[in-house]
Amino acid sequence: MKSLRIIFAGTPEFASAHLQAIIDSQHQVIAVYSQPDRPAGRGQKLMPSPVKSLAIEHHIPVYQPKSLRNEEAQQELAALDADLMVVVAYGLILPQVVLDTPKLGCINVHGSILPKWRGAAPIQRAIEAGDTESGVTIMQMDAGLDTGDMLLKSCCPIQPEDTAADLHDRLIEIGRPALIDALNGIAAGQVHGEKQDDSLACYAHKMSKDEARLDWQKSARYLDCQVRAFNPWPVSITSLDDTNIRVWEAIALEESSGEQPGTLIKSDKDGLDIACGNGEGTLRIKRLQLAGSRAMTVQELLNSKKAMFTTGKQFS
RNA sequence: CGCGGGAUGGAGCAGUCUGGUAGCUCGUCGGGCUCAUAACCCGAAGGUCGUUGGUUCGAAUCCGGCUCCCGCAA
Repeated sequence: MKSLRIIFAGTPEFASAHLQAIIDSQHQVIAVYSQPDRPAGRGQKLMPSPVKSLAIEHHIPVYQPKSLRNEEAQQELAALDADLMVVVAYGLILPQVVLDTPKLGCINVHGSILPKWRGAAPIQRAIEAGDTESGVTIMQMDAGLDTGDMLLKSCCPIQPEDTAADLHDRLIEIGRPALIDALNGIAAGQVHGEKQDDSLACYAHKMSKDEARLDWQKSARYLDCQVRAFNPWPVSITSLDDTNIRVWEAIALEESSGEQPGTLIKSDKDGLDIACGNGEGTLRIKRLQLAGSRAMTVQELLNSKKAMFTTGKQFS
Protein backbone atom coordinates (compact mmCIF):
# COMPACT_ATOMS: atom_id res chain seq x y z
CA MET A 1 0.00 0.00 0.00
CA LYS A 2 1.16 3.47 -0.80
CA SER A 3 2.50 5.65 1.98
CA LEU A 4 1.06 9.15 1.94
CA ARG A 5 3.08 12.32 2.47
CA ILE A 6 0.94 14.16 4.99
CA ILE A 7 0.80 17.64 6.41
CA PHE A 8 -0.89 17.62 9.82
CA ALA A 9 -2.68 20.69 11.15
CA GLY A 10 -4.02 20.82 14.70
CA THR A 11 -3.61 22.42 18.08
CA PRO A 12 -5.02 20.85 21.28
CA GLU A 13 -4.69 17.41 22.78
CA PHE A 14 -7.52 15.98 20.69
CA ALA A 15 -5.36 16.80 17.66
CA SER A 16 -2.06 15.57 19.08
CA ALA A 17 -3.57 12.17 19.82
CA HIS A 18 -4.45 11.83 16.15
CA LEU A 19 -1.04 13.08 15.10
CA GLN A 20 0.47 10.33 17.22
CA ALA A 21 -1.68 7.78 15.41
CA ILE A 22 -0.37 8.88 12.02
CA ILE A 23 3.21 8.91 13.26
CA ASP A 24 2.70 5.32 14.37
CA SER A 25 1.26 4.36 10.99
CA GLN A 26 2.95 3.67 7.70
CA HIS A 27 2.18 7.17 6.50
CA GLN A 28 4.64 9.96 6.70
CA VAL A 29 4.10 13.29 8.43
CA ILE A 30 6.28 15.75 6.55
CA ALA A 31 5.19 18.90 8.38
CA VAL A 32 2.96 20.08 11.17
CA TYR A 33 0.90 23.24 11.38
CA SER A 34 -0.25 24.53 14.73
CA GLN A 35 -1.48 27.81 16.11
CA PRO A 36 1.16 30.26 17.33
CA ASP A 37 2.20 29.82 20.96
CA ARG A 38 -0.21 31.62 23.23
CA PRO A 39 0.19 32.98 26.73
CA ALA A 40 -1.32 30.28 28.86
CA GLY A 41 -1.54 29.33 32.49
CA ARG A 42 -0.64 31.47 35.46
CA GLY A 43 1.97 34.12 34.83
CA GLN A 44 1.03 34.28 31.13
CA LYS A 45 3.95 32.20 30.02
CA LEU A 46 4.08 31.37 26.33
CA MET A 47 3.10 27.72 25.94
CA PRO A 48 3.54 25.49 22.89
CA SER A 49 0.43 23.57 21.85
CA PRO A 50 0.27 19.81 22.46
CA VAL A 51 0.57 19.27 18.71
CA LYS A 52 3.69 21.41 18.48
CA SER A 53 5.28 19.64 21.44
CA LEU A 54 4.67 16.23 19.94
CA ALA A 55 6.00 17.33 16.55
CA ILE A 56 9.20 18.63 18.09
CA GLU A 57 9.63 15.37 19.95
CA HIS A 58 9.55 13.56 16.64
CA HIS A 59 11.70 16.11 14.82
CA ILE A 60 8.92 17.11 12.47
CA PRO A 61 9.13 20.66 11.10
CA VAL A 62 6.53 22.96 12.68
CA TYR A 63 4.86 25.93 11.00
CA GLN A 64 2.83 28.43 13.02
CA PRO A 65 1.42 31.09 10.71
CA LYS A 66 -1.10 33.49 12.25
CA SER A 67 -3.24 33.01 9.16
CA LEU A 68 -3.30 31.05 5.94
CA ARG A 69 -4.87 33.87 4.01
CA ASN A 70 -1.64 35.48 2.90
CA GLU A 71 0.35 34.31 -0.09
CA GLU A 72 3.57 33.84 1.75
CA ALA A 73 2.09 31.19 4.04
CA GLN A 74 0.32 29.56 1.12
CA GLN A 75 3.49 29.26 -0.94
CA GLU A 76 5.35 27.84 2.00
CA LEU A 77 2.69 25.18 2.29
CA ALA A 78 2.66 24.44 -1.43
CA ALA A 79 6.42 23.97 -1.39
CA LEU A 80 5.99 21.00 0.94
CA ASP A 81 4.44 19.09 -1.96
CA ALA A 82 2.13 16.98 0.19
CA ASP A 83 -0.29 14.29 -0.90
CA LEU A 84 -2.82 15.13 1.76
CA MET A 85 -3.45 17.50 4.64
CA VAL A 86 -5.09 16.18 7.80
CA VAL A 87 -6.79 18.84 9.89
CA VAL A 88 -7.90 18.16 13.47
CA ALA A 89 -9.05 21.01 15.71
CA TYR A 90 -6.65 23.45 14.11
CA GLY A 91 -8.58 26.61 14.78
CA LEU A 92 -7.73 28.45 11.58
CA ILE A 93 -9.91 28.78 8.50
CA LEU A 94 -8.42 27.22 5.40
CA PRO A 95 -9.06 29.27 2.24
CA GLN A 96 -10.01 27.40 -0.93
CA VAL A 97 -6.49 27.86 -2.30
CA VAL A 98 -5.10 25.92 0.64
CA LEU A 99 -7.76 23.22 0.38
CA ASP A 100 -6.70 22.68 -3.21
CA THR A 101 -2.97 22.64 -2.57
CA PRO A 102 -2.32 19.02 -1.50
CA LYS A 103 -2.82 16.54 -4.33
CA LEU A 104 -5.66 14.78 -2.52
CA GLY A 105 -7.00 17.82 -0.76
CA CYS A 106 -7.66 18.15 2.97
CA ILE A 107 -9.52 15.87 5.32
CA ASN A 108 -10.81 16.65 8.79
CA VAL A 109 -11.52 14.61 11.89
CA HIS A 110 -14.59 16.04 13.61
CA GLY A 111 -15.93 15.07 17.05
CA SER A 112 -19.55 14.47 16.15
CA ILE A 113 -21.72 12.49 13.79
CA LEU A 114 -22.18 15.02 11.03
CA PRO A 115 -24.20 16.88 10.00
CA LYS A 116 -25.07 17.24 13.67
CA TRP A 117 -22.91 19.60 15.70
CA ARG A 118 -20.83 21.30 13.08
CA GLY A 119 -18.44 23.83 14.57
CA ALA A 120 -16.06 24.43 17.43
CA ALA A 121 -17.39 22.51 20.42
CA PRO A 122 -19.23 19.39 19.20
CA ILE A 123 -18.27 17.24 22.18
CA GLN A 124 -19.48 19.68 24.80
CA ARG A 125 -22.66 20.65 22.97
CA ALA A 126 -23.68 17.05 22.48
CA ILE A 127 -23.50 16.47 26.22
CA GLU A 128 -25.19 19.75 27.04
CA ALA A 129 -28.07 18.78 24.75
CA GLY A 130 -28.44 15.43 26.46
CA ASP A 131 -27.55 13.39 23.37
CA THR A 132 -27.18 9.66 23.94
CA GLU A 133 -24.92 9.02 20.99
CA SER A 134 -21.80 10.63 19.63
CA GLY A 135 -18.89 9.71 17.41
CA VAL A 136 -16.34 11.01 14.96
CA THR A 137 -16.76 11.85 11.30
CA ILE A 138 -13.93 12.07 8.84
CA MET A 139 -14.70 14.31 5.93
CA GLN A 140 -13.22 15.78 2.82
CA MET A 141 -12.97 19.47 3.63
CA ASP A 142 -14.62 22.15 1.55
CA ALA A 143 -14.90 25.88 2.01
CA GLY A 144 -17.82 25.70 4.46
CA LEU A 145 -17.68 25.10 8.20
CA ASP A 146 -17.65 21.32 8.58
CA THR A 147 -19.81 20.90 5.48
CA GLY A 148 -17.59 18.61 3.39
CA ASP A 149 -18.45 15.18 2.08
CA MET A 150 -18.28 12.47 4.73
CA LEU A 151 -15.76 9.70 4.17
CA LEU A 152 -16.15 7.62 7.30
CA LYS A 153 -18.05 7.62 10.58
CA SER A 154 -17.52 5.85 13.87
CA CYS A 155 -20.12 6.04 16.63
CA CYS A 156 -20.20 5.50 20.37
CA PRO A 157 -22.79 5.94 23.13
CA ILE A 158 -22.79 8.83 25.59
CA GLN A 159 -23.29 7.51 29.12
CA PRO A 160 -25.56 9.41 31.53
CA GLU A 161 -22.63 10.39 33.71
CA ASP A 162 -20.14 11.29 30.99
CA THR A 163 -18.39 14.63 31.22
CA ALA A 164 -16.96 16.40 28.20
CA ALA A 165 -13.58 15.09 29.31
CA ASP A 166 -14.85 11.50 29.31
CA LEU A 167 -16.38 11.79 25.85
CA HIS A 168 -13.31 13.62 24.56
CA ASP A 169 -11.14 10.69 25.59
CA ARG A 170 -13.52 8.15 24.12
CA LEU A 171 -13.68 9.97 20.79
CA ILE A 172 -9.90 9.95 20.65
CA GLU A 173 -10.00 6.18 21.10
CA ILE A 174 -12.38 5.66 18.21
CA GLY A 175 -11.01 8.56 16.17
CA ARG A 176 -7.47 7.23 15.88
CA PRO A 177 -8.32 3.93 14.18
CA ALA A 178 -10.96 5.66 12.07
CA LEU A 179 -8.41 8.14 10.81
CA ILE A 180 -5.93 5.42 9.93
CA ASP A 181 -8.66 3.48 8.13
CA ALA A 182 -9.54 6.57 6.16
CA LEU A 183 -5.90 7.24 5.27
CA ASN A 184 -5.40 3.68 4.12
CA GLY A 185 -8.58 3.88 2.10
CA ILE A 186 -7.52 7.12 0.50
CA ALA A 187 -4.09 5.75 -0.28
CA ALA A 188 -5.77 2.81 -2.00
CA GLY A 189 -8.23 5.07 -3.80
CA GLN A 190 -11.16 3.24 -2.29
CA VAL A 191 -12.89 5.98 -0.33
CA HIS A 192 -16.07 7.63 -1.47
CA GLY A 193 -17.62 10.75 -0.04
CA GLU A 194 -21.21 11.07 1.04
CA LYS A 195 -22.99 14.40 0.91
CA GLN A 196 -24.24 15.86 4.17
CA ASP A 197 -27.94 16.51 4.54
CA ASP A 198 -27.89 20.21 5.40
CA SER A 199 -31.45 20.11 6.69
CA LEU A 200 -30.28 17.98 9.65
CA ALA A 201 -27.35 20.22 10.52
CA CYS A 202 -26.94 22.11 13.76
CA TYR A 203 -24.08 24.14 15.15
CA ALA A 204 -21.93 23.68 18.21
CA HIS A 205 -20.84 27.13 19.27
CA LYS A 206 -17.59 27.67 21.08
CA MET A 207 -17.76 27.31 24.86
CA SER A 208 -17.54 30.55 26.77
CA LYS A 209 -17.17 31.53 30.38
CA ASP A 210 -20.16 33.81 30.10
CA GLU A 211 -22.54 30.87 29.90
CA ALA A 212 -20.91 28.91 32.71
CA ARG A 213 -23.16 30.26 35.46
CA LEU A 214 -25.90 27.86 36.49
CA ASP A 215 -29.38 29.24 35.98
CA TRP A 216 -31.48 27.76 38.79
CA GLN A 217 -34.65 28.58 36.89
CA LYS A 218 -33.76 25.77 34.53
CA SER A 219 -34.58 22.13 35.06
CA ALA A 220 -32.38 19.81 37.11
CA ARG A 221 -32.09 17.59 34.07
CA TYR A 222 -30.58 20.41 32.00
CA LEU A 223 -28.26 21.63 34.76
CA ASP A 224 -26.95 18.08 35.15
CA CYS A 225 -26.07 18.09 31.45
CA GLN A 226 -24.57 21.55 31.65
CA VAL A 227 -22.28 20.67 34.52
CA ARG A 228 -21.00 17.63 32.63
CA ALA A 229 -20.62 19.55 29.37
CA PHE A 230 -18.62 22.32 31.04
CA ASN A 231 -16.25 19.91 32.77
CA PRO A 232 -13.26 20.23 32.43
CA TRP A 233 -13.64 23.69 30.90
CA PRO A 234 -14.83 26.31 31.61
CA VAL A 235 -16.56 24.59 34.58
CA SER A 236 -20.02 25.63 35.73
CA ILE A 237 -20.21 28.21 38.48
CA THR A 238 -22.76 29.44 40.96
CA SER A 239 -22.59 31.88 43.85
CA LEU A 240 -23.28 31.73 47.55
CA ASP A 241 -22.62 34.60 49.97
CA ASP A 242 -21.12 36.59 47.09
CA THR A 243 -18.38 34.06 46.47
CA ASN A 244 -18.08 31.98 43.35
CA ILE A 245 -18.25 28.24 43.55
CA ARG A 246 -17.17 26.04 40.68
CA VAL A 247 -19.37 23.00 40.29
CA TRP A 248 -17.45 19.97 39.07
CA GLU A 249 -19.95 17.20 39.58
CA ALA A 250 -23.68 17.14 40.08
CA ILE A 251 -26.59 14.88 39.38
CA ALA A 252 -30.27 15.54 38.80
CA LEU A 253 -32.75 14.03 41.26
CA GLU A 254 -36.38 13.48 40.37
CA GLU A 255 -37.86 14.76 43.62
CA SER A 256 -39.05 18.33 43.69
CA SER A 257 -39.33 20.38 46.84
CA GLY A 258 -41.55 23.30 45.95
CA GLU A 259 -38.87 25.63 47.26
CA GLN A 260 -37.68 28.74 45.43
CA PRO A 261 -35.18 27.81 42.68
CA GLY A 262 -31.63 28.09 44.01
CA THR A 263 -32.61 27.21 47.59
CA LEU A 264 -30.35 24.80 49.45
CA ILE A 265 -32.79 22.22 50.74
CA LYS A 266 -30.44 19.59 52.11
CA SER A 267 -26.76 19.45 52.96
CA ASP A 268 -24.94 16.29 54.02
CA LYS A 269 -22.24 13.84 52.99
CA ASP A 270 -24.22 12.81 49.95
CA GLY A 271 -24.18 16.30 48.51
CA LEU A 272 -25.86 19.67 48.39
CA ASP A 273 -29.44 19.43 47.17
CA ILE A 274 -30.64 22.57 45.46
CA ALA A 275 -34.11 23.36 44.18
CA CYS A 276 -34.42 23.94 40.45
CA GLY A 277 -36.92 25.74 38.22
CA ASN A 278 -40.69 25.17 38.38
CA GLY A 279 -40.73 21.99 40.35
CA GLU A 280 -38.47 20.41 37.78
CA GLY A 281 -36.38 18.32 40.11
CA THR A 282 -33.45 18.91 42.39
CA LEU A 283 -29.78 19.20 41.56
CA ARG A 284 -27.40 17.41 43.90
CA ILE A 285 -23.91 18.91 43.82
CA LYS A 286 -21.32 16.28 44.67
CA ARG A 287 -17.98 17.89 43.94
CA LEU A 288 -17.14 21.58 43.98
CA GLN A 289 -14.33 24.06 44.33
CA LEU A 290 -13.93 27.30 46.26
CA ALA A 291 -11.54 30.04 45.14
CA GLY A 292 -7.95 29.31 46.04
CA SER A 293 -8.67 25.70 46.82
CA ARG A 294 -8.79 22.43 44.96
CA ALA A 295 -11.94 20.71 43.83
CA MET A 296 -13.26 18.47 46.58
CA THR A 297 -16.26 16.39 47.50
CA VAL A 298 -19.07 17.89 49.52
CA GLN A 299 -18.19 15.47 52.31
CA GLU A 300 -14.65 16.84 52.56
CA LEU A 301 -15.79 20.42 52.37
CA LEU A 302 -18.41 20.04 55.10
CA ASN A 303 -15.71 19.01 57.57
CA SER A 304 -14.70 22.63 57.84
CA LYS A 305 -17.33 24.75 56.09
CA LYS A 306 -20.55 23.41 57.53
CA ALA A 307 -21.71 26.88 58.50
CA MET A 308 -21.46 28.08 54.92
CA PHE A 309 -23.97 25.51 53.71
CA THR A 310 -26.95 25.75 56.04
CA THR A 311 -30.27 24.81 54.51
CA GLY A 312 -32.45 27.61 53.26
CA LYS A 313 -29.59 29.60 51.80
CA GLN A 314 -29.89 30.87 48.25
CA PHE A 315 -27.52 30.09 45.42
CA SER A 316 -27.33 32.51 42.55
C1' C B 1 8.36 40.67 36.76
C1' G B 2 0.08 40.47 35.05
C1' C B 3 -3.45 40.43 40.05
C1' G B 4 -4.55 37.36 44.26
C1' G B 5 -5.27 32.97 47.79
C1' G B 6 -2.79 28.70 49.93
C1' A B 7 0.91 24.61 52.02
C1' U B 8 -0.63 22.48 59.90
C1' G B 9 -1.72 14.13 62.00
C1' G B 10 -5.08 9.97 56.42
C1' A B 11 -9.02 14.28 54.54
C1' G B 12 -11.04 19.36 55.05
C1' C B 13 -9.76 23.48 58.18
C1' A B 14 -8.65 26.83 62.83
C1' G B 15 -4.43 28.87 65.18
C1' U B 16 -0.21 33.32 62.31
C1' C B 17 -2.06 40.22 63.14
C1' U B 18 -1.14 40.48 69.58
C1' G B 19 5.85 34.65 69.34
C1' G B 20 5.62 30.82 74.87
C1' U B 21 5.98 23.04 73.27
C1' A B 22 -0.93 22.24 68.49
C1' G B 23 -6.94 22.45 68.23
C1' C B 24 -11.83 21.52 65.45
C1' U B 25 -14.87 18.52 62.08
C1' C B 26 -14.33 13.83 59.73
C1' G B 27 -11.79 9.28 58.86
C1' U B 28 -9.05 5.02 61.09
C1' C B 29 -8.50 1.45 65.28
C1' G B 30 -10.55 -0.54 70.08
C1' G B 31 -14.78 -0.85 73.33
C1' G B 32 -20.12 0.07 74.47
C1' C B 33 -25.50 0.68 73.29
C1' U B 34 -28.86 -1.71 69.76
C1' C B 35 -32.73 -6.85 66.41
C1' A B 36 -29.51 -3.83 63.55
C1' U B 37 -26.93 0.49 61.47
C1' A B 38 -23.97 4.67 57.38
C1' A B 39 -27.01 6.51 63.94
C1' C B 40 -25.48 7.35 69.13
C1' C B 41 -21.86 6.96 73.60
C1' C B 42 -16.71 6.10 75.59
C1' G B 43 -11.56 5.62 74.57
C1' A B 44 -6.93 5.32 71.54
C1' A B 45 -3.33 5.80 67.83
C1' G B 46 -1.52 9.35 64.45
C1' G B 47 1.76 15.92 63.29
C1' U B 48 10.25 17.28 62.24
C1' C B 49 3.26 22.87 61.36
C1' G B 50 6.06 22.60 52.51
C1' U B 51 11.59 23.54 52.23
C1' U B 52 15.84 26.48 53.63
C1' G B 53 18.47 30.46 56.08
C1' G B 54 17.83 34.55 59.75
C1' U B 55 15.88 37.36 64.29
C1' U B 56 14.86 35.61 69.44
C1' C B 57 15.85 32.91 75.88
C1' G B 58 11.97 30.69 72.86
C1' A B 59 9.14 30.52 65.99
C1' A B 60 3.34 27.05 63.04
C1' U B 61 3.41 32.34 64.40
C1' C B 62 8.25 37.69 62.70
C1' C B 63 11.98 38.54 58.25
C1' G B 64 14.57 36.69 53.42
C1' G B 65 15.32 32.74 49.51
C1' C B 66 13.25 28.30 47.21
C1' U B 67 9.53 24.45 45.71
C1' C B 68 4.61 23.04 44.81
C1' C B 69 -0.98 23.86 44.58
C1' C B 70 -5.12 26.99 43.37
C1' G B 71 -8.77 31.50 41.91
C1' C B 72 -8.77 35.73 38.32
C1' A B 73 -6.89 37.15 33.77
C1' A B 74 -5.46 34.99 28.96
